[in-house]
Amino acid sequence: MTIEINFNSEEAYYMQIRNQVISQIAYGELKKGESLPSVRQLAEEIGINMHTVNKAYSLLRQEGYVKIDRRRGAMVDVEYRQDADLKEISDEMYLLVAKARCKGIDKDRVHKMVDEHYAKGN
Amino acid sequence: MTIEINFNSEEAYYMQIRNQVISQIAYGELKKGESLPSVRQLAEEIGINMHTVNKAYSLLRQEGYVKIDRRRGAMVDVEYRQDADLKEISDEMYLLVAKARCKGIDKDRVHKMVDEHYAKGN
DNA sequence: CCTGATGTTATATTATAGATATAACATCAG
DNA sequence: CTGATGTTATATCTATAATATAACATCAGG
Repeated sequence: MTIEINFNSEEAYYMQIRNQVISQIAYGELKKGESLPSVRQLAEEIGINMHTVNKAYSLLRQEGYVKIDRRRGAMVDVEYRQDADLKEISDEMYLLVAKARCKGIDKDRVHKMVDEHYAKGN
Repeated sequence: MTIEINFNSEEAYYMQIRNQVISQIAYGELKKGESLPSVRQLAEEIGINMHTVNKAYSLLRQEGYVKIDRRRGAMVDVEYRQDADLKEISDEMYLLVAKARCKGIDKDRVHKMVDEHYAKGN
């Protein structure tokens, strides 16, 4: 697994890790059942603190993307929560569509964006 | 204009204000050319500090949603930056689609979400 | 020419979150 | 027993969010 931290970004390191893991699961670079590096391993590899990686992994578990075993570490195991997941994504989409509407981006253009992202990988 | 702050939310006050203004512009509750309350007015109305409101307004200006006149205050005036706006929204959509794909939400379901949000107001 | 309301700037303080640094602990495969 | 795992606990440092005062430049309107 490859994680790259942008140290100049305003986005928190643990969020960058979390987002990249989600992206890699979605686009097939991380497969179901596959193990993530240990918190210590990944921390050293990217040159940050263990606790920061741990925070990312804990969040991923809490959000239902991985399962964590006390000694085998974290592995990809997406938990489906149809109602909660749909609501969360719809809520985020609400603001995104609001921005688009303000900026004069029409529905078809947004559909095209969605299609492009669905066309990738996997 | 009505702004409601959720004081228990983890989301910063100034971001709540910014998001609600964007939403209201998008869905027609705030019309082009319409004035926002002064920073002092709105701050007192919702019971927070002037500087917090000012931060929200400044961000909205920086992002191209309002124009600020030194003494008439802020008014809705959306600036279109086709390239930058499209890229920003597409980037956000990327992660949103990644989440959806992980959670088994298919493309049609996402399209439906978009349509629902486009169907509202205005 | 004043008055008052506007956004703006400056400084200081407090609280919280992000990140780091050590250290120790429980677990259990090998 | 050993070693690697995630976990928990402190402590420290920095940056951000929010508040609190105060002052400033601007200028419409009386």
